[in-house]
This record gives sequence, C-alpha cells and structure tokens, in this order.
Amino acid sequence: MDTAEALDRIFLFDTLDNAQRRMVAECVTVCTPEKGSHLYFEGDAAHAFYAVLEGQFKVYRVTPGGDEFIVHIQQEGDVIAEAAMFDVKTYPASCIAMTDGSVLRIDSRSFVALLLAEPLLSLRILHAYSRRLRSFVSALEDLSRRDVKARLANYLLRNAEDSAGILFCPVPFSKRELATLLGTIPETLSRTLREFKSHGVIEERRNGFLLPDAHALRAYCSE
Amino acid sequence: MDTAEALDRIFLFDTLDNAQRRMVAECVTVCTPEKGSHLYFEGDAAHAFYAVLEGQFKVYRVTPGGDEFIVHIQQEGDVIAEAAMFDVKTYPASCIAMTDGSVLRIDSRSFVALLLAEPLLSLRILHAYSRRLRSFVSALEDLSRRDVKARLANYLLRNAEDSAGILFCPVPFSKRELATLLGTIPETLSRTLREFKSHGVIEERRNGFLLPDAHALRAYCSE
DNA sequence: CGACGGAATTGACTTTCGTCAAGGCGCGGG
DNA sequence: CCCGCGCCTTGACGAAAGTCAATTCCGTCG
Repeated sequence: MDTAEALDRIFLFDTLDNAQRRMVAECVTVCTPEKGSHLYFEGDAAHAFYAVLEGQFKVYRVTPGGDEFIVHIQQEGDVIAEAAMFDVKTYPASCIAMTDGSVLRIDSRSFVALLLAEPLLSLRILHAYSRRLRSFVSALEDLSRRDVKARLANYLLRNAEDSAGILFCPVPFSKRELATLLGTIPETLSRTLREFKSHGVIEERRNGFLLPDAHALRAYCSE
Repeated sequence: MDTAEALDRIFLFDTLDNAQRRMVAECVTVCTPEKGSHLYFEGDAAHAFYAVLEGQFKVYRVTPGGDEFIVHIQQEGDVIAEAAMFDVKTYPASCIAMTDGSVLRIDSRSFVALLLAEPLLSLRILHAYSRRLRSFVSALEDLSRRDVKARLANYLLRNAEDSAGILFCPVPFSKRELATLLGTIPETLSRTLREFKSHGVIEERRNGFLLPDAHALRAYCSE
C-alpha cells in the first residue's frame, strides 16, 4: 500500500486537500509488523504514533501483579497512541500486533509542527479525541453499573454489523481477550455465552456471533 | 471576578499573550450558578462549554433504570463539556452545581473560530484532552481489576495533599457521591472506611480524611 | 427545645463473580 | 495416527459486594 492510499483510509486525513496531504506524507511511513511483534513497549520514548491500516493491534498494560489489562483492541482506521505525542515522553502502555498487519507510523515532532501550520488538522484530532473520550465514559459506566450479562449483550450489539437483516458481531480474537475487554475472565464469559446460546439469543460462528434475537439482547442491556 | 482574572485561573488560557487573551475574552462570560442549578441538561443543544472558577460541579447521567451515574466531579480549574463543541450538537450528560460557584462560559462557535486562528491554543486543548483520556484509562483499569478497598485507597492517595508532612485527602461532597465515584454504593463504602479506620490507616475529619499511614494504603492499592 | 428528614451506619441475607481444579476439543508435529 | 499443547468449557466452592431493612446520627426548622 502506498502512502497516498494509506492516508485515504484514515479518518484523520481523508478529507485533507492535496497540499495538506503532501505535508502529512512527509512525516509518515507505512510499516508491516508481523503477528506478535510490538509497535512499542510501555515506557519507551514516544517519538511516534500509529494508525491501523490492516490487522488487529492490542494496547495493553501489565499490572503490578503480572496480569494483562487490555486497554483496547484497535482495528482498521483506528489511531493508536495519539496521546503520547502531546504531553508525555513515554508510552503509557504497550502495543502488540495480534495478526500480521500494516500501520501508518507518524512522527510526533514533525506532526506537531504540521498541526501548528494547519489548524483544521488540529480540529480533526480534537474530534477524534472527543469520540474516544466519549467511548471511555460509556465503558466506565458499563463496568461500574452493569453485570457481565449486560456488558456482553452491550458489546455484541454495539459491534454488530447488519447484513441482509441478519446481525453479526465479529470477534476476530480469542475468547480470553474478549473476556479481558469486558472486564471479566474466560470462565465467566464462557458461562454467559452458554446462557445466551441456550436461550437462543445468539449463535456461535467462526470469528463471531449471529444475533438472531437483538430484542432479547437489548433487554439484557438495560436490566 | 473579572474576565482577565478568570482566564488566569484556567490552565487552558493562563499562558496566552495579551492579544490572544483579548480574543478569548470576546467569547467568554463569567456566570455564578447557585447550588442546585444546572449548567445544562443531557440532550440540550450544546452551544457552550465551561471552566470551573469556584465550587464543585457534578457531571452525571441518569441510567435507564433511573439511577444516577456520576461521570466526574469537577473543581476549580477543570474544564467541563469541552467534548460537546466538536462533534456533537447536544450534551451527553447533565451538569449541576453542588455548591454555589462561578464558572467561565465559553461560546463554542466563537471558540472554534478562535482555534482556527490560534493553532497554539488547539495544542493546549489537545494536551488537556490527552490528560483526561489518560485518567479515564486508569479509572477503567481500576474498576475492572481491583476491589473496593484498592479503589478507595487509590482514590485517597491520588487526591491527597501534603501539608507539613501530613497527608490529607479532601472530600468536599457526600459519601453517597464518593461511593458513586468509586463505582460502589454507600453501604460498601461505609464498611470499607470502617475497616481502614479500625486499622488506623485513615482518620475522618470535616470534609476529608487524614492519611497517617500512607504506606499501608499503598499496600491496599497493589493487593 | 423538640421533631422531622436526609445521610450514614449497621446487620442479615443473597447474588454475582472470581478461583481452583479437572476434563474436552482441535490442531500441529513427530 | 497418536501425542501434546493451547484454548475453551465445566463444576464446585468461596469471597466480595450488592440488596433490603432497621437504626443511629445530625443539622435544620418550627
């Protein structure tokens, strides 16, 4: 994938004019990390941030107790570690490629210079931030007020795609990771999935779940 | 309080030069809401955002079940609803004055125009966002991985002020609200406080807690 | 001063969820 | 083809924390 095509795929850049794109192109490179390789480790000096072109990337921290905490799983179009460029010098988490993939690597210093020259670009970044912030607020609300059934139901509905009237929620990663994303553990997730399946509200498929009874799922959400 | 003095108190504006301050002053007004009055309600058209000069303000949502969920409690220097100006037309939560107070009201449209004219200001806002974002990530980690004891200990230490070697954590609001902030309920908070008091790691005072044994508290954090 | 009302506390009970341990399933390598 | 290794599932159990209900504390107002 060349740089121009890559910029088209990232919402931060996809409406820039040609002059702006040339400027952005100056401070980005396309990388193709292999599955299992790290974009960066927690504590590394933060000279760059990333935008996902292909594949899944896991942003995580290791707790003092040695457990993994998944901050988020980023997919095509998502921006990773954009926080790092503004107010810190090191990454607050680590990021690993869960699959082979490709990313746009954006040099922080050059990019900040670009922002100063292109205020519209700043507004776009602000926009991105505010969406991310909002999603954290609802995740927080979710975790503190709802049980695992509600969190799972919510996740399935939120990530579902509608094709020909059939809802399908892709889960392109392991159940262990889904459990961590939901703030629970594989055992509890497994039991909750079983309950949903036995009531016929979901059906398991390769890499995801069919949601034949969205109405019932919504009921779980607001319980 | 006049506008010039008010701008000095808000970190978004406190390093602006005179010309910039005059521009900002154009789109802000100082308001003095009384205890119990709302800055805005969830769903209102979002024409402005706010910065706290004095008092406490509670940003909250009402869940479908009718419970209150506190998104955060904002105090002097904090910025409220800055997300609203970029990508949405309505406030995603409500905000009420918990005490008499004063705020800077900033008109969104004029401010966005200002951002386009003053790229440095955009960078400051970005900075603010990234800090806020980071605090949400740790709150999330907290909620999903730690028990109430750890969350309370963490909260106390994080918000403590050191005066003459004595740590004091101010809690200028009710225990009910503290409980909600910690993602629990008053009963559980009360029991946890009792446990901490009985072990001598905290002492209750008017509007807060003394932390005579910070070391013990830190042990609770990482348990 | 005494009564009321909201906040906080306490106790008994229940539910949810995590822990521990065992076993099944699928897949790749020898 | 069989073995081993992860991943996932299942069951039994216990701990944490929420619910419900009763009581105490405390500030306010008549």
